[in-house]
Amino acid sequence: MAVSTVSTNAPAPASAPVGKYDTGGEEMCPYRLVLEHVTSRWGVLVLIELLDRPYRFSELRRAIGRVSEKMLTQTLQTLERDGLVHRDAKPVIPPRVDYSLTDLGREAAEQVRSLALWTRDRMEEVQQAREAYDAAKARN
Amino acid sequence: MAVSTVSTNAPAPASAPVGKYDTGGEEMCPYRLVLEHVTSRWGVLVLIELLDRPYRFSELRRAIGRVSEKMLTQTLQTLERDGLVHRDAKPVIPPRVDYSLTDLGREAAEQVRSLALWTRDRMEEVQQAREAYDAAKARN
DNA sequence: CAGCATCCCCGCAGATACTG
DNA sequence: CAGTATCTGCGGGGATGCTG
Repeated sequence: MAVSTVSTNAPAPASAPVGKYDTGGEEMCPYRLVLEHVTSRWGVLVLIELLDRPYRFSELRRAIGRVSEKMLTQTLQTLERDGLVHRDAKPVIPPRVDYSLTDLGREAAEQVRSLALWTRDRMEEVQQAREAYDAAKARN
Repeated sequence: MAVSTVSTNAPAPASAPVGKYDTGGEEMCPYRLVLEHVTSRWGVLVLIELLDRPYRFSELRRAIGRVSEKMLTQTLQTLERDGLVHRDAKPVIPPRVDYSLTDLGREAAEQVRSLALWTRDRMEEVQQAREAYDAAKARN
């Protein structure tokens, strides 16, 4: 499938300090970056949650559980920048910001969700495989 | 979709020092762990490559590129333990070990690949979204 | 409430060296 | 060749504090 890591020898990381959430600063094929955003620890969960409905920031935080505010912010920003998540900040006090999926994001989210569901459904088999593996190991 | 992180308050991490590649030592719903294995940086690439055909260790290393030997080993072990990858060590000298997908692994790999392909196909839109985002940012 | 800035720690992951 | 074992760094990510 050709997922080479090297790809173009980009002349410069001259662009904006994309800095945050860049999982692997070296050069690699650009789509791999997006893939990593989508499959990232919190990215996965955010996408899945947003598939149900729009969420406010802290709603999302509670829904996912165990995300630091910082990571959630970072994740949302990355996904927003990639055009997967839409951020709607109402100019009211106290601030209210709603996050939702774009059309693009919905496509990604659906795939991610189906992978998550698959995983959940196959847990039993995985569990058995693990026991077999561990047993075989222990036998040494 | 209920992807709560807390899940069961497992009485003990008493089990084997699963240690390696455990992404998040605290308690969380077990299937999330498998999902993280599958969507992990190298897990994704390994699964995709193996979808084509079985690979030997260093073949795989070259095919993926930029994986340290150590991470590849860890990834393969994790996936093997989860029953997604089959390890076939021929008792010859020099050693020869072939890695391939199990049926379970193939199911996972296909989903991962389709996600990867989707990402690749949507790069253009993502790129545009990014430019729009960055432009809007800069305007402040 | 949303989110930025800072500080800081732990563990992922790379590099290196050694073994069967 | 296919791993293990050990050391180390550096950055992911949590905690805390402050602003609009």
